[in-house]
Amino acid sequence: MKARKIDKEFFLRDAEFVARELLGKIIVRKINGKEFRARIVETEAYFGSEDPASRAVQNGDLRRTMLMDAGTILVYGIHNNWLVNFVTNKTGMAEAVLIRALEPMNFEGNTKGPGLLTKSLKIKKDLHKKSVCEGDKIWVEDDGMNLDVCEDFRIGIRNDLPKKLRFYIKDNGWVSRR
DNA sequence: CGCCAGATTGACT
DNA sequence: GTCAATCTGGCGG
Repeated sequence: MKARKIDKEFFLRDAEFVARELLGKIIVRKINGKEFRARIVETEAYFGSEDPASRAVQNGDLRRTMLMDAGTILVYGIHNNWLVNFVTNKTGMAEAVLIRALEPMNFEGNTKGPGLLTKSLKIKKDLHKKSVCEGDKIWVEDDGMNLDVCEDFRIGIRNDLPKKLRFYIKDNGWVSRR
């Protein structure tokens, strides 16, 4: 199956669904004309005001970004690391999916962790509020790969919801454990 | 304004 | 095991 670019429709569903569906998809990051591809192996879903771990409970730029259109890239700086999220669901829903780990396909790099993959793919604040459905700096492809999905509680959250919102690919060595 | 916490990581005791 | 690095936003003075 030929890989095709994922459009905005894909991100228009709720965060939990998108987080699960993103597993096995491919992130493409273009730097100086070169395309770096990596398969998504671990994600987490974040909701709006009812999710105490979400940055949407705050009232600043991060919340405003989560309220933007599906497919908007949210780059969140924490503890000297940049974390990437993709905004999901309808405009104004404040939902997002965190990308936690990737498996490099055509390059060498450590992408085993949310702060590491941004470093490897040079994802920084300049991609903040850009869209993953428009532009040629970064996008997501689907090549039809279907893999076993596992679920668990989110990592590093103090006040987690009583719901398993972390998704990862079974038996994949690039998944960040703990 | 200062201080604290957090969806992290790496270096060091 | 502990600690600190950088950014954003909440809260107290």
